[in-house]
Amino acid sequence: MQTTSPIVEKNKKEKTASKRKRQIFDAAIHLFLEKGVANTSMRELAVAVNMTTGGLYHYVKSKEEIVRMVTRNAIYAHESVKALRKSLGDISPNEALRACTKFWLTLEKTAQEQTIFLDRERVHMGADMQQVYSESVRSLIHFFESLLDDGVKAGEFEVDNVFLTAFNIYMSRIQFATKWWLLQDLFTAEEYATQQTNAVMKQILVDRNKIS
Amino acid sequence: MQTTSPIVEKNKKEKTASKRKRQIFDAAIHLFLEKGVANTSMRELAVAVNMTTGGLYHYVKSKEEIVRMVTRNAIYAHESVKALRKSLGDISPNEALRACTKFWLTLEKTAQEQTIFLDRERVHMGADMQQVYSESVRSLIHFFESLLDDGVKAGEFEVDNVFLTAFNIYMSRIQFATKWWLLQDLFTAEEYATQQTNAVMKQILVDRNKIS
DNA sequence: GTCTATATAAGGATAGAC
DNA sequence: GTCTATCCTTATATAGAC
Repeated sequence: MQTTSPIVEKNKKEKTASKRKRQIFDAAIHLFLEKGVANTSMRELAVAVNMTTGGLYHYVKSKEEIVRMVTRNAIYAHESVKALRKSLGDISPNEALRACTKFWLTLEKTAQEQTIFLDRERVHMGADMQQVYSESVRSLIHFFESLLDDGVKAGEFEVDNVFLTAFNIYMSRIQFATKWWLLQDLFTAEEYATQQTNAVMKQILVDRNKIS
Repeated sequence: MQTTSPIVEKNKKEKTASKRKRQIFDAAIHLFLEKGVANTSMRELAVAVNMTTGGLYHYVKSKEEIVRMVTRNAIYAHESVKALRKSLGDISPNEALRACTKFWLTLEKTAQEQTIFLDRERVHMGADMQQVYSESVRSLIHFFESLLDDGVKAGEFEVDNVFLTAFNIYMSRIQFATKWWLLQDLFTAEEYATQQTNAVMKQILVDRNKIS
């Protein structure tokens, strides 16, 4: 006769527990996006995951904790762009910038929703999270600046204002996420990314034949 | 002996009443911006104008009414750009686009705050106001499209994607307003407007010598 | 026209049964 | 681990005194 060991038991519970937490997390992002953080109640969130508030509080400490979770997670999108650059290794500044810009502009839908969340709900974050968020934004813009600098040094780019150009690349994505309601009838995410990327490259490339 | 006529009396009251309402309106914009609509209570708003909630409700019917007032007012900023174009009369497409872009990018601070409000608090508007807002945005973008078209026809501009360029002009301002916390140490509003305007013109002008 | 007091509703969070 | 019941706080909005 076989009995399940206590450790396996514990792991099992932890697995379903983290599954539940994940479920709550996903539902929270969805509701926060649709109605805003302040307009989403814990009761609603509980209903969305087929629980009652009492049950919900078994998994999360407070509403604020959820906001923190979502915020932290959203910031990973920023890091993934830098990770891509590293994985690409030794390529030309032209190709590097194009690849990273395109990647940043086509991050999948979940990440897109998180971008909106960050951008819009800054006012509902605690002071500490606002700080973390700001740093993350600055860091990503700085990353694009360095890509631009590389190209300038290599003689491939000609850029009037490096910061502003980097800022605009960063913002192209935010624009798409926050103005989705306006753009969805006109572009797919893919088309938007392609065209904005081209617009950027056209602005800075010394040799315009390299656009393709 | 002179007595004030009833009509003068009435006008006087209406004047102070509308002054009060204006005061409430200004305070509301300020608070909504800083803390978001949902996080701003009528009590707070009352305190901000040195009243109690009871007094406040003498002037406004509901919180929703205030949001509607602010929304409607914010939309005037869009109209003022079109009005400028008309007032300029018969000038070259190049000059017209430059003037309107610059104007749109430098609208004074109050209008700037209202832009943030609209962009961020869309989720707190009623369905009807969301509709009005969307229309107004589309209309302004369309206005920039027509300016671009004029230039293309006149052979002054060369534009790959007219809508996207118009959209980016529109968004340059929203960017500045919503990312003010990021940009304020780097640009004055004036500098930002100048540089973004130049970036746009550089992208589309056939004859680049016409930039400055 | 402004205040105090209060009705009424909703939200976050907890205690304790099962 | 989930539910019911409930506490406490805060919010919108109104009634009526002054």
